[in-house]
Amino acid sequence: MKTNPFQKLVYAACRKIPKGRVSTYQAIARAIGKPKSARAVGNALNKNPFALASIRQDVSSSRSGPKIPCHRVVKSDGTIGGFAQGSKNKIKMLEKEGVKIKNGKINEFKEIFFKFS
DNA sequence: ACCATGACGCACA
DNA sequence: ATGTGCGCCATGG
Repeated sequence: MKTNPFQKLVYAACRKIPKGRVSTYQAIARAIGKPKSARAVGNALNKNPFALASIRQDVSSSRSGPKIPCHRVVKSDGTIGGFAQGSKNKIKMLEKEGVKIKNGKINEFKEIFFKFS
């Protein structure tokens, strides 16, 4: 699938989220200059779950390992949100990175929240 | 161009 | 705190 400009922006933003931290769909929406498109952002991520092969085409020139940590993107209220591979798996991956989750909510959400300034 | 969908967000009750 | 409704926006048919 050809990555359209919108997706490129979304993925670019995603890549900046450090391990062990999280961000939100809305934050990304703002970061790419479309504050109201939070929903569309999720849509974009869903389309290319890990987008390994597809994205590779676009970033192959700059990155050797084009990982898009889309599992670090959660809802604004600190809940997990959806995930193409199952939100269950999403939680697992996050915990694996050190993110604590309690009853579907991120612990210390404000603290580990990554802002795109 | 119109309609339906969906990894969202916010206001309200 | 919990559930419902409605608005938003990028896709795809």
